[in-house]
Amino acid sequence: MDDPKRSTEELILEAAQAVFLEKGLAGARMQEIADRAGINKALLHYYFRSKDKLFEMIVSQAIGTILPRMLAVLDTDLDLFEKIRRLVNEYIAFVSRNSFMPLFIVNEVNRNPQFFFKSLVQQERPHLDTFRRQVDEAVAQGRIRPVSSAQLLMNLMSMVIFPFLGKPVFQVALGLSAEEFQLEMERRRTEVAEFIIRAIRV
Amino acid sequence: MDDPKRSTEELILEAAQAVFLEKGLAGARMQEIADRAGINKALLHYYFRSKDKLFEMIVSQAIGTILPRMLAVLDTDLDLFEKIRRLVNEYIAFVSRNSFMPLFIVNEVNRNPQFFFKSLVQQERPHLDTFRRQVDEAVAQGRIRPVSSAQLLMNLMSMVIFPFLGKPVFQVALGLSAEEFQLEMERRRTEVAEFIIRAIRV
DNA sequence: AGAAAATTTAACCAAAAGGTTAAACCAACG
DNA sequence: CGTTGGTTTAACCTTTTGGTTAAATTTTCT
Repeated sequence: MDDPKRSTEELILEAAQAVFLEKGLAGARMQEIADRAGINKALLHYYFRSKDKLFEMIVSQAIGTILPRMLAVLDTDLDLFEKIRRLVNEYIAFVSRNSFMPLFIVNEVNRNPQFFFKSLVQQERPHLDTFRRQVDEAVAQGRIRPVSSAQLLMNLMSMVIFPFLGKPVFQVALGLSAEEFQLEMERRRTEVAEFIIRAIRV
Repeated sequence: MDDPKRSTEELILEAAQAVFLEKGLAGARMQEIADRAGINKALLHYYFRSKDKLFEMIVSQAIGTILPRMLAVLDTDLDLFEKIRRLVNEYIAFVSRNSFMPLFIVNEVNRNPQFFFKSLVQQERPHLDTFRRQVDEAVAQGRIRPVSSAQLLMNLMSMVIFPFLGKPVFQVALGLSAEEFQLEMERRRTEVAEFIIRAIRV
C-alpha cells in the first residue's frame, strides 16, 4: 500500500489532487483526502494547516505545470505550420494523460480569475506575442489567409481541450466505447492540425 | 422587488438556477437561494422538499432547453455548408446569452453522465444520424475532403462552446476588455463557420 | 540508547448547513 | 365572516465537516 519512495507530503498532494480534481473545492472532503493518502485527518492537518491552503497548493501546482508546458512550444522558431502540428500533437497528448485537468482548470479559472491572471501576465506574455507576430507576418506575406491570431488561438485551444470536457456527451452521442474514444483522440493529434492548416492555407 | 407576474415557484426556480450555475451543487446554499428568491428557507422547503430534488429540477430544465435547441438545426434538410453556418451562428448566439450554461452543463455531464445519457439516447438520436449521413454522402460524392462526421462535429462544438469556458484566460491572454471579448464572439458567429468550410472544402 | 520527529488514536469542539416544526399572520375567496 | 392556502418568524434538531488537542506509539537519526 505504501510506496516507501514517496514521502508522506507527496502522498497527500497526490491524494488531494485526485480528490480536488474530481470533486472540486466545495465537494472535496478532508477525510477522503486523508483516506486516499493512507493517513489520518490529524496528520493531514499536521502537514497542511487548512483545506484552503491545501487547495491553493494544488491549484498553483496544476497551473504551474500546465501553463509553461502549454506556452513552451509557442516560443520556438519553427515554421508556423510545423508549430501548429507540434502544439496540437503535444497538447492533446498531455491532456490525454491528465484527463481530469481540463475540467479542474476551467472551473478554477472561472471561480477565481485573479489567481490565473497573476501567473499569466508576469512571465508568460512574451510567448504569446511571438506567436501573434508570426501569424501576422504570415498574413502580411500572403502565406496564409487573413486570420486574427486571437481567433486562430481560440480555435486551436478549443479543438484540443474541449473534446475531453465533453467526453461523456460525445461518447454517448457518437456511440463510442472508452477505447474507441481514446482512439479517436489519438487520431486528433494529427487531424486537428491538418484541419487548421487547410482552413488557413491560401 | 417582487414581480407580481412571476409566481413564487418561478422565482425560486430562477434563483436556484442562478445560484446552482454559479456555485455548483456542493457550493450552493439553500439559504442563498431563498434570499435571492426573496423568501425564507421554510417556504423554500415547502415548495421543493430537498436540495437534491431542486437541483435535479434545474438540471433537467437546463438540459431540456439546451439539448433540443442544439439538435434542432441538425435535422433540417439544408445544404451542408449552409447548415454549418446556421449551427455555428445560432449556437454561439445562444451561449452568448446564457454564458453560465456551458460550465454548468459540462460539470453536470461529468459528474453524472447517466442523467444526460437518458435524455440523449431516447429521443434525439435521429438528428445526429441525419447529420452523419449528410457528411458521409458529401464525402462519397467528393464534395468535401474525407473527414469523419465525429471529428467534424467535435471540432464544431469545440470552437463554439470552449471560448466561453476559457473566457477568463482568453481575455487576459489576448488583452481584451469584456466588451472586446463580446465583440470577438460576435465575429466568431460567421468566422468559425467559414473556418470549418475552408478546412473541409475540396 | 535516547532525543526528536512522524504518526496514530480517539475524543472533542464549533460552525455551517440541510431540514423540520409549530404558531402566528395575511390575503383571497366563497 | 370564516375557511383555506400561501407566507413569515423563530426556534430547534441533526448531520456533516473543518479543525484541534493531548496522549500514546512508532520511526528516524545521532
